[in-house]
Amino acid sequence: MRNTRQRETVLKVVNESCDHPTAETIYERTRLILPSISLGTVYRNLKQLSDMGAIREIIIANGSDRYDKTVRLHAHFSCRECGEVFDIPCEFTDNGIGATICGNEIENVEVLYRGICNNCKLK
Amino acid sequence: MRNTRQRETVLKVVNESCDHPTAETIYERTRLILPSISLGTVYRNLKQLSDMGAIREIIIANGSDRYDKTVRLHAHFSCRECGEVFDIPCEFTDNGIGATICGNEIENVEVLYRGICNNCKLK
DNA sequence: AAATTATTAGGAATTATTCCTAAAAAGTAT
DNA sequence: ATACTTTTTAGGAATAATTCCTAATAATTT
Repeated sequence: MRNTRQRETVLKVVNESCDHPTAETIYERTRLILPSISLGTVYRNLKQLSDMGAIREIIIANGSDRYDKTVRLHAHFSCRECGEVFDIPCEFTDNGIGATICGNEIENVEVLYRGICNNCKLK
Repeated sequence: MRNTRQRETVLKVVNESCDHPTAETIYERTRLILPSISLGTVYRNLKQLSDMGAIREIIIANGSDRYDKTVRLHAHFSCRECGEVFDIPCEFTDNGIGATICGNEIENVEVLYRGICNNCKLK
């Protein structure tokens, strides 16, 4: 894994994002710093950074994957109205990694709540 | 929602599946009974049946969505080696529907374990 | 049975993502 | 630093899963 400007910038962008941006959004934000970066490079680096545990990939469906600077396991809430994704504190995921469930070896736990977020409910 | 042969057959196929088939697999199984059904119809009916709560859609990513006859909330385990999806009993999801978390109204909870399944570990 | 409305088959379109290739950049050895 | 090797990149093509479109058909209501 080499230390390219592109990879550093993608990581920086994710680390400085306070939301859960999609690859496309990360691409836009990265282009502000590195205008010639390509979308393919963003995808490739997001995958590499996820694989090495530097960032976290969140799979939501009904749209694109999201990325999260917070690697520590925690739950997410996805609003079916606005599509926004929020962090949710969750003790459930804190243990279990490395353990076995029904004979299967756990490497990761994803907890996703779906529903209507507070903002959309008030509207 | 009308009572078509296609919708009934898709539902029957899901209900008689003991695995977690993809839309494509459900399409193949349904064609054994209704050879002229189209893939689009299978997708449309799977979505309608999920929306009305007759079946459950499981979002895994790295591939296609899966469908599950078991509507009651439970966790799933997805093997990164063989791609297989297994049911996992889980008390975590049993309550919470209708409740509010950080102001957001929960309609659904998905718990997905990822890792290596027992079969693949032994190989 | 006729009229109305929903659903279908089939294929085109869309979306998100991955793959491909020659050129450029990064790291290593001289 | 310079030459060499390997990795990464930009840009665009390809792929995969799913949704959308339309005229024809089937289901339901009158």
